[in-house]
Amino acid sequence: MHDAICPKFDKAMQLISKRWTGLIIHQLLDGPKRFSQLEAAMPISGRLLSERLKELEQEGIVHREVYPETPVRIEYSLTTKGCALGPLFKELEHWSHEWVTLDDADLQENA
Amino acid sequence: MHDAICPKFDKAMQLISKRWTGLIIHQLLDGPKRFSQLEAAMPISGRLLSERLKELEQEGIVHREVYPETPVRIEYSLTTKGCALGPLFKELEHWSHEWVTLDDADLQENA
DNA sequence: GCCTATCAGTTACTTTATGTAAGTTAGTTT
DNA sequence: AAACTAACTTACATAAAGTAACTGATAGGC
Repeated sequence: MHDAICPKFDKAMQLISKRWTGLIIHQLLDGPKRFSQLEAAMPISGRLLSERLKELEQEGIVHREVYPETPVRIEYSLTTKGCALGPLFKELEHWSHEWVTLDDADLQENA
Repeated sequence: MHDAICPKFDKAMQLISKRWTGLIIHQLLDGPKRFSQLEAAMPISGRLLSERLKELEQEGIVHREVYPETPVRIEYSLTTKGCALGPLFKELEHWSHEWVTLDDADLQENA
């Protein structure tokens, strides 16, 4: 009844419409980042960042590399599949600059 | 500390990364639709469909038109701002066809 | 008048996801 | 051995989403 939708598109939508995944990928499009850098770059908690990174790793979008230095360094980067999302985020950036208007409530959040 | 992100982009991200909004807009890119058509087109409940449509109307993305026929007909369509999201969804479609692979779990959902 | 049907929702209630804060592990420095 | 660091975990509270039954306006049939 309600599944004339392409399952691949549907899965892609579920992926990016999950809270934080979009912002995490957007951050990583800028280059590899460590856990603490991602945590500092947006108001996400360690718990969810950890959860999302695992999910994205499972989906083959994010790569996790362990450098056994001291203290240990772990870098997260985008795979080819992840990088392929670049144009999508460029589009979102473009749309947001052209159409999004900020109201009082939005400005409060960044106070 | 964690808000070097453009607030407009941030708001756009919040919008499309809210559950169902993406699919609703994608449906409406196809042309105006009634409440019951949207409800039938995806596995969303009336409660959330109603909530999301109100939010999207407030954001100026969706337009609600009442036709006082009998029984009443109400059509939801995209505004110019909403239509401007077309290319973004084209990108997502493109990426999903190129990169998304379906595993057992995904196939179960459509059973 | 009364019962039934349609469309577009709404209400009440349950389950799942997210937010918050404190704790853990492994190695290092003091 | 106490304290510090990075990268997580765990436990618990709150918010969002899911489910199903119900409402209101209007019309048609009996």
